[in-house]
Amino acid sequence: MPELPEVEVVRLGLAPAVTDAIVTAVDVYDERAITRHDHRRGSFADRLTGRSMLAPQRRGKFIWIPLEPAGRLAAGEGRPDALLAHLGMTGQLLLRDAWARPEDEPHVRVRIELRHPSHAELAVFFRDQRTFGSLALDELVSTDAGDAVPSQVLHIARDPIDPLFDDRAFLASLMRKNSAIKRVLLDQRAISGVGNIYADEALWAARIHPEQPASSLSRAKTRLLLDEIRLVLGKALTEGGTSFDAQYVNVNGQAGYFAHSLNAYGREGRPCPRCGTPIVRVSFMNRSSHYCPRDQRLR
DNA sequence: AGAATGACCTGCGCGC
DNA sequence: TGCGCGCAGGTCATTC
Repeated sequence: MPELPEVEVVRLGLAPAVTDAIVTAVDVYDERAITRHDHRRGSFADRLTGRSMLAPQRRGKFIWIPLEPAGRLAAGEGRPDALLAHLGMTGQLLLRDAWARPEDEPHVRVRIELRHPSHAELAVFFRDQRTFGSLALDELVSTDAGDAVPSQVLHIARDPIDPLFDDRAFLASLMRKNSAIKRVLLDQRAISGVGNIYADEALWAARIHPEQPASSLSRAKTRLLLDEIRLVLGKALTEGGTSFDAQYVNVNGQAGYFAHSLNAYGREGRPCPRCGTPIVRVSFMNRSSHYCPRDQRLR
């Protein structure tokens, strides 16, 4: 579920709690919660326990906490790595008191206990109803630009609020793709962080039909679309993300407010806020697209 | 290379 | 009340 704004809210909430913390215990209650972990390099819990955390990072919908190099004295053990998380559709990272019991709430798949130099002991609970999300320990790999990302994130494009996102290259790539524009927006190799909600919202704002071939858009239209993507992501972030139910919450369990600001997504049959025409919902890529049939014409 | 499909899961609301 | 169906913020592997 969570898209860039929701994941960023989680990252910001984790930062003060986990940065400089030491992992004192790791409990995995459901192995499906660590399907991204490569067991050939050692068990998730064993490798994480005792490690020291640095400031959490994010690219698109992936979030990771780099770890202080472990066993610097042990030859071959010093490769930089990170605790990687993808929330999938229903994953949550929640801060809990150290004494809180995982069995007292549903779907707690992993518990990570932390000791911190400047605040009380606490635990991070990874909750996930549908188990599409996953944690892993993953090796950090340097990019061409000099930053480091987990190996599983290498194929993910930079997101549009990354200072190193290349606007010109992205706009040029749109010109070369004959795929439907929404398909391109959802392809995390082209631009990351945009999911079904914000794709529909940005396309509504830019008055582009979701199935319009990317290459058929004018330069001005693609420019407008990128601007609208940034606007909607930024606004959602300041409002704490989009929550329809209890599935998306921040690290303290609180919902975001952006659902009240949606113009197209989830508004089938309700009037377009711009022109009053009922919003339609169509099936596309095994999910739903919402758009205004009057403002967003296929050309 | 791009497109289509299915797999991975649980839970909710709806109509019957 | 209970059952089956469709639907849900995502990613990845496999096929054509």
